[in-house]
Amino acid sequence: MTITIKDIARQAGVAHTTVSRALRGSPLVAAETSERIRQIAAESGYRPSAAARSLKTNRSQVLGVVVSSLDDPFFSEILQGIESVTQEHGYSLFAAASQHDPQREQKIVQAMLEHRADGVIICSTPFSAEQAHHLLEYGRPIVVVNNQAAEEYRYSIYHDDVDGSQQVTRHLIDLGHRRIAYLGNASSGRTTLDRLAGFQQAMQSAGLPILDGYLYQAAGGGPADGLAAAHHFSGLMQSQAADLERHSMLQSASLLPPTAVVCFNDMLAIGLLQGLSLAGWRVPQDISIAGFDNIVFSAYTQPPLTTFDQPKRYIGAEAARLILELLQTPGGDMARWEPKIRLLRGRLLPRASTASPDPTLPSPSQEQRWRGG
Amino acid sequence: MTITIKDIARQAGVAHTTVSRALRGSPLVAAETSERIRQIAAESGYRPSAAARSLKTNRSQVLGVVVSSLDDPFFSEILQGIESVTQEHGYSLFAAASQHDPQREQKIVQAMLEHRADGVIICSTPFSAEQAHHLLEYGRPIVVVNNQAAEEYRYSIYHDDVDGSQQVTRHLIDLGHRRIAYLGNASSGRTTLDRLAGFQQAMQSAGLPILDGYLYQAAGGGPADGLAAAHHFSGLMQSQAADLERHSMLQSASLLPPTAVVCFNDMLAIGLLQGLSLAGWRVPQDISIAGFDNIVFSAYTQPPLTTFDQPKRYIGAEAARLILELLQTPGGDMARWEPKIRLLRGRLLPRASTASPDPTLPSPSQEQRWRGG
DNA sequence: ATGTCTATTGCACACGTGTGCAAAGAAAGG
DNA sequence: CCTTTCTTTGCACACGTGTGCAATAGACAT
Repeated sequence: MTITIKDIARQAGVAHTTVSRALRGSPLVAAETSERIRQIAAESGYRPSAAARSLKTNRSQVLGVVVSSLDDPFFSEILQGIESVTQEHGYSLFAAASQHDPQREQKIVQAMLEHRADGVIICSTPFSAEQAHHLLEYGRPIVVVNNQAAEEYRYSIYHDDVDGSQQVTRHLIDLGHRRIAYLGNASSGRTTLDRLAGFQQAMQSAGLPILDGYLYQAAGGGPADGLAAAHHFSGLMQSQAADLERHSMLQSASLLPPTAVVCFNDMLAIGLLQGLSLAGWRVPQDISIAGFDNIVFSAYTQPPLTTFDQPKRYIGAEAARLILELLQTPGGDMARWEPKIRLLRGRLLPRASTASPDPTLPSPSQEQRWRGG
Repeated sequence: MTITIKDIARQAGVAHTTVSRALRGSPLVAAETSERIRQIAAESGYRPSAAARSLKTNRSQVLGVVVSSLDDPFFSEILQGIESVTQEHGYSLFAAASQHDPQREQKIVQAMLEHRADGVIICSTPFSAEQAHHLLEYGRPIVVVNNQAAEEYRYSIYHDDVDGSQQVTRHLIDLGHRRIAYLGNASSGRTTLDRLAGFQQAMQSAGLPILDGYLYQAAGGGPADGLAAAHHFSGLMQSQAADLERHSMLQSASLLPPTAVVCFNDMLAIGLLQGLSLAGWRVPQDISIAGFDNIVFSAYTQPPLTTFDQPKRYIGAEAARLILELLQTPGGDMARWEPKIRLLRGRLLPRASTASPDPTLPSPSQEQRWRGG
């Protein structure tokens, strides 16, 4: 049925071992013989069995990628970056989505171990340490991308989210905003913390307080979550606007609506933008909104979204290159390889969703009267 | 190093073949023995070698998926649908992006053949018949999703794009539109043709002409292509508006701007929406825009996009189920299996980007004076 | 001619798993 | 007690490939 090197050997009148050598390009076989064998192999449509080779060489030429969801526009772009590099180097890609489900995670790791993937790239933000341990125990190198616990892994590529989040926040501050809120995503592990930290640090170093209710954590990181969060901010703005009106007669302003919102990512920002627009708020006139990641669609909202351009494809490509490099190093004890952590930085991408706050709104000089968060 | 059934056999005091049987759940082994073996296997963290098993059984438990791009929001959702089903059934997924590049396609097919993927799902719209032939020749069943030449393949899942496109067009006609343009995507094979055909049929059966310049094919199917196409339609509208003004004094209107545009997909529509908005046109007051696919972000544009909801995840899941079903059937001659083509239908999703045309625009009674396309 | 070296090839075995067949033991039936 | 049948286990071999080692033959020097 399927033809093997033995078939070719028979046809060429040599031993199958000579065929094996010829096709692998070994110098141990005469040029003439080699040529003849290659000829026959090509004509017969011979396809070497990866299984047999893998069994013998302990190399599967397969890399695993774990991602939380395959249809996440952020991860899928990273995935594409990984794929383009691995394909170029003759490795195949094993893609699996954990869906934030420990049981699926477990099955994925099991499958990758059984297939003896040469290495695994983990993009899934929350990934159980236990499963990772299983992989390492089996000698499979792991490269982690933007993970919650980059320090726990020896090899990782990650984006400096703290810096990025700071830049975004500072951008708003530079525009003149003083009352800036933050819309987070509770379920993204390390990234959750880093971006929030960046926001808080930028606010603090500018001497700005984070007011009550200005920190809101959505349950997920999709546009629907952003839309839902709009209710929170919208309510906040309305009640505070009402408060403001009431109190303005008393020359006091203990509650004020935010003039800008920094979002955990673009998808949340897009949902929020939609929600606030529906509620009648104008962006950026009434409120500025900034996202993070620069997913493709962030450029096509109305108004286009100010965001932080994370080099997603490049991050994926770097992760792939790193793991390929690890596979080059002459085996030995994996634990003795030196750790390698690569920190990448993106750039701020100011677009039309952020602008200076309306000067007719309460002036910054009143700041000290607001309640701190 | 890595532990095998022989190690377990030694520890259990049996032959490795008994271990093999026990772990595979063969009834040929005593319950007690079986239990003991499973115990040891679990404790020792034994992972069966997929390579060895594949070699022996001719089953790799691997399915291949070819897609044109992994970060396409449409395909990645289908991919997620596929993955969720295959994972549930213990199959692993080999994902690869062809990028419309024949050479990559060739490498992908090569890799999948070498890994002896049990079956392949092709979502990449343009896929070389030659490569497909290689797969079939090797006995690998192929299931095709929304492909250009569904009839050429024995197994396919596809969406009734003709019907969908008709529905979208009719929706606009029902709203009162008479001058409707079409923004296509030249590079999507079968889908390109079907959606255009649906548009044309709906127009024809309503007795409406397709005017000169109203059919525009973009080079690709991304938002950037839609944005670029906006120049075309915007120019069309301006020049025609100018023409209209000139001619209105003569009570004639040989050239009129479209009041609606049907787009090949949501991404083009989103780009077009952006472009026309930038050019100062209001949607849907000045012009209605409809997309196709119902990608996540189509709900978050301003205004939200009227589109056709294609059940992407379901399509992917069905494709996976179909190929798994094929793998169940007792081998034999693949050519004798009966073909199976599954046609799915989505539903129209009217949103705010389409509305009745402005009644102050030229009335439908003037239709017969327009130049036909 | 003999010995040495090199180039080329084949043999034997291994990788980890699964299966047909025989063997051994136990149970059942006479 | 013997024969038959069933249950349980082991042996031998196969899947397709790669590699250490020996074998052969030719080239070259002595």
